[in-house]
Amino acid sequence: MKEGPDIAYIAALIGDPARANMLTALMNGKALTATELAAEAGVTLQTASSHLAKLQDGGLLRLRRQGRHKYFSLADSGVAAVLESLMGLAAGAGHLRTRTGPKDLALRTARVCYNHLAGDMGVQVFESLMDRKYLEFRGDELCLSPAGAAFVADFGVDLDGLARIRSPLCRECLDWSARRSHLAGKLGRALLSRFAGLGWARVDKKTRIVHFSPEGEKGFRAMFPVPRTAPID
Amino acid sequence: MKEGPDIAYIAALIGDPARANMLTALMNGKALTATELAAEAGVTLQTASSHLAKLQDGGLLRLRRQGRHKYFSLADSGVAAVLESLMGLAAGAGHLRTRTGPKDLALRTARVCYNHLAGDMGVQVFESLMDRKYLEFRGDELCLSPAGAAFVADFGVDLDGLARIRSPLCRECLDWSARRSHLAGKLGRALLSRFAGLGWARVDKKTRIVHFSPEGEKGFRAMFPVPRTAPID
DNA sequence: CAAATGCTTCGATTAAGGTCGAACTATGAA
DNA sequence: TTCATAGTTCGACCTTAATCGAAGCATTTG
Repeated sequence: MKEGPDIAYIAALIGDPARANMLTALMNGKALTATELAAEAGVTLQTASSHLAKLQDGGLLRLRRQGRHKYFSLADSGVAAVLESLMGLAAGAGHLRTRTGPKDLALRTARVCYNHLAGDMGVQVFESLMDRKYLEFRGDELCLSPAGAAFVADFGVDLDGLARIRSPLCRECLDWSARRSHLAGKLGRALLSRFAGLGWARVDKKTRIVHFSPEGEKGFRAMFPVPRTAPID
Repeated sequence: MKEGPDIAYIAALIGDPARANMLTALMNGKALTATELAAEAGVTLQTASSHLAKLQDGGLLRLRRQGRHKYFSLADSGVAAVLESLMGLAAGAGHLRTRTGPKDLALRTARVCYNHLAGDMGVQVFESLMDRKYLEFRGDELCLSPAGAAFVADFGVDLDGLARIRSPLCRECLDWSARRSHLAGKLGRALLSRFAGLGWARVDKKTRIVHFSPEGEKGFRAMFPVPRTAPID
């Protein structure tokens, strides 16, 4: 019999409530210190220290030292993808930790997932781009078409700059609130930062909610219209 | 303070080595019995039973009862997606375990399941009858249509005799080699016995293999042609 | 009917690991 | 230097749950 596969090891790491809280807190893409993460998880500092060491050993966290601080962040977007899909499963099975509230609605509408836009508006970006054939699948890979490249360049995204970073340009990420995909990868990140740069939206780092201004919402609707016919799920 | 889905609960379910083994064994889409899953996980049957109950409570597994067997399969593609992304994270060694079902090709082709025909040829009977609307679902129940009754009567099955026995005439039975359904119930039993009566096939009681004669195979293909388009699973 | 098979429940044991108090190290500031 | 802050290590407690033997159901077979 094979030894316990690594999948159990990783899942067990996420499976502790305190660690799961820490990881969820890091889903906004920002790095947090050990003390901050201890507060997020609701445990003492020494307990948090032990958890963080385990998460780092498991390769789920990346560490940056700055003076006497230790800043932790998710190791990569793959970790974020796992967390996001886990949220989808848990939400679908009805395992919500708290009742739904107004904050929940805002989270469902627009939130930060790692470093890109998620929620209904994130899904809308993805589907709008897919509908116009700006994004397309080539085999398993999600690609930006020439027309799509022109579109995002015109929108103000520096594609040449992105090309220098060696990680996937476009990636699909499963949304836990809507059960559709939204756009992740370098392009997803660039689009969110462009929304911020245009003054369309600002990110509440605490709650992960993305607040759109009235003008921002208007511009967003113009640039990313919903497809006429809703795609079959 | 905490909002969002309870990912720790789901992750902890996957985080136990025995359960992770079971889930990975189900990744090929086939349904397995509790006993088979116990062997996959390397635990005793009673331990497996406890694990399976937990996985089912967590909404990760779907159950189909089949006589005294319980066939478990992944609840939906979302579960598979989580498992796959977890495997991606556990980057190291690509543990791709391909556990096959029946060891013998003959068993996979045609065998006795209780008292009716199973294996590829059993599936073929079922799908051929469904395709011609000889069998149809009314709600959850599988029924023989009037045209179907005429067909099987013409084939030499004594339907009046079957009507006297008080058990379902048609039943769906999950095939353990193909993941499709084949025909069980009184009609399934009657068809197999008709095959034997016609000299088309004989049953090896020891191995459960059903051996078709060349003429039998020819007649079988004529009576139960494969549907032109394979049904989507 | 009795025997066999597939699975569940009960109970006791045992191992793992999450938790925090207290003491310790390391960095930075006055 | 001394003090303060950030984080780690140690040790002890304690909850959780994984495990299997044995007995109990449920279904099918003969």
